[in-house]
Amino acid sequence: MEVTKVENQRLAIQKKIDKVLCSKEEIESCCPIKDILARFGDKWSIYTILTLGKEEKLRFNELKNQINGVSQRMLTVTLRSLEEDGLVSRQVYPEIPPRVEYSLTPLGQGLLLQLLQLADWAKLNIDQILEARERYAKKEKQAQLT
Amino acid sequence: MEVTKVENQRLAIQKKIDKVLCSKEEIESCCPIKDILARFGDKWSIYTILTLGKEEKLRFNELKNQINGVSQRMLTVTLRSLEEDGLVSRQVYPEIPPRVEYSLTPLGQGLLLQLLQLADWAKLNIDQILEARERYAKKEKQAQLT
DNA sequence: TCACCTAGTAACATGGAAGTAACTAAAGTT
DNA sequence: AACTTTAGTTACTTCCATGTTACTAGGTGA
Repeated sequence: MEVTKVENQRLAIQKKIDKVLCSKEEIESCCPIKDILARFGDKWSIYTILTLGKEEKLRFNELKNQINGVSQRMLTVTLRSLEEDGLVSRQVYPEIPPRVEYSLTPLGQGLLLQLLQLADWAKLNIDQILEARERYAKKEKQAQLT
Repeated sequence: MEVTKVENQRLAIQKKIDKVLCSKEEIESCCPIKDILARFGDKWSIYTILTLGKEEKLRFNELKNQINGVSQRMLTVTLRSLEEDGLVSRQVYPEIPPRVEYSLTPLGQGLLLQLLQLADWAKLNIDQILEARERYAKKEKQAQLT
């Protein structure tokens, strides 16, 4: 009984993977998971989403000051691509000096929740990963000595 | 009552974000979420994990054939970095010709589950994102006409 | 008159990821 | 003697994300 339960779980996972893994033609173009993950492959998108998640509304320079180390250009580029995907909204007030407010859209907030779930897993398991890296480094050293 | 509920939820999220966002010194070195996400920033890691998730054990060339478009070099590089992080295990059988079997470690299987959750969200929301992109492209076009 | 403010853009430099192609070991097959 | 197989490695090139610097408009305050 227990065995079939585990086996069923395994089959369910395989089914899910099949749905996620796209056909050979789609692999470059539309695979949703790949597309979503590409959002975080870059250096600043996560920080931007997390920072906006904390504060509801932020102006350009407020964001820039809260995201440590980001340059003007990279923040602009990051915000544009997030806006393009409908994750961040951009409100321009045509005053002088100009004022622009950025905030997460509902879609962006949904993604934020997913990110936080992943972050929970990451925090729980980061130690195991760091240990694995150390073990690997040691093995490498030994292999080089031969 | 409803208002305070929503407000509490918001505070809980802010707390979580604070924990995820590292201090200024840590931002480059140890931020776990950044570290985990860096695993998928590259082109082939997800496909490798998903493919291994489907099949339990696979040899180098079996993997290469199932992951459409990957070169020998990139598969090697990807597998090494996944092995380094303890997500994939590598079993060498010293025969001739050599045989090497790759499989997910328990850690890697845990990550796979997280990935599949994210994939579910991605599938639910990919249409909204694609719509947003179209809207953005239209806006861009109009702006260029002026 | 001059510097300063915001929210950027333009031009250019750079490093690392990705890709390509050739090469390897060691034994078995023809 | 030459060819095949497996699981890579080495050397080289290409490309893109990232980063740096300078520049902009249009008004404000000294």
